[in-house]
Amino acid sequence: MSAINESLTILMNLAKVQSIVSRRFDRLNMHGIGFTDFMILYFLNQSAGQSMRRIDLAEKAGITASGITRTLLPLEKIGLVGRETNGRDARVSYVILTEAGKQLFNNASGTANALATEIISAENAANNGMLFELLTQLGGNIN
Amino acid sequence: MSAINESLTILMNLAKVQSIVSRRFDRLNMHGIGFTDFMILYFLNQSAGQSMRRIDLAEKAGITASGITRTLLPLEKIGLVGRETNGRDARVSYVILTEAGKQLFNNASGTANALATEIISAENAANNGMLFELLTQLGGNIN
DNA sequence: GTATAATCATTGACTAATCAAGTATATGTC
DNA sequence: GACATATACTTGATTAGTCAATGATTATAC
Repeated sequence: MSAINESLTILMNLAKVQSIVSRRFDRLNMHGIGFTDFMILYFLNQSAGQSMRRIDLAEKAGITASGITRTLLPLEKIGLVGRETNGRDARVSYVILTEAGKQLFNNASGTANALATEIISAENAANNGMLFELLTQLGGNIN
Repeated sequence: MSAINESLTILMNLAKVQSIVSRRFDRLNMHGIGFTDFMILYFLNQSAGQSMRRIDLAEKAGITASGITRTLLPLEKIGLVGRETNGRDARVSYVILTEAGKQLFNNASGTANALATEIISAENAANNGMLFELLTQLGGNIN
């Protein structure tokens, strides 16, 4: 009884680490946006035409369809992202990265990189490569 | 510009994976409790005397002091944990695992183990060991 | 021993998400 | 071409936490 296997221990550690990390990021109050917001700007910036379907953004960030609606609302309000419809499919609405959003992302990424490096010490670069691989395996490639 | 380093990529992947994993666990509606609740019962069960200070529980789970207050409230209400004061230090209040809490934990751990194993395929046990090590390094030992 | 600082826990106000249900549109089947 | 099913997105109600402030107690410094 109460025999917790290694997989479950890993997932509990994952939960703990993520909780600590996201709190540290949100505490930065990185240019007024949170970590999830930052990820969204990142995905948009990476994408062709700086534009993605809302559902694809949600999938990439690991949140739900309703989650993306709720998350984008304030970003739209402050003008970091815009909205565009699809002529072929009226169900779809694209999210586009505005110039302001792009600029904020470029500024914020410096701060974010620095904190990430502080958290994941660069000492053990080999291990980091492995960690990256494993998380990618679990979550699908994020790039 | 927009040069995201490996550390930050790792943290974004971490966020995504954790989001997906916790949603899967919560969706189980594991005997009426969520994943954080499960972790708390686990820590209590592990501890000497099935009893811990609230602040230590919070630290171990990676949440804040107010978070533990809020999380424990419903668990107390349904009788999975109880409360005890410390004669020597009136600031402290201990959380104790009740018999009901112990029983529920024992039942839930089967379900949780199974899902964890499903998520983290046992195929690559060596990698899992590494992942465990790395997360432990990042979050402090969870055992 | 008194003042100051630190620790433990809680509360009010808030945010970031969830799910379940609903709306609108598109696609496949017959 | 009508009907059933699937997809994209939004909304209402709810939950799980956060932070900042506060209360209560204990420890430290002088």
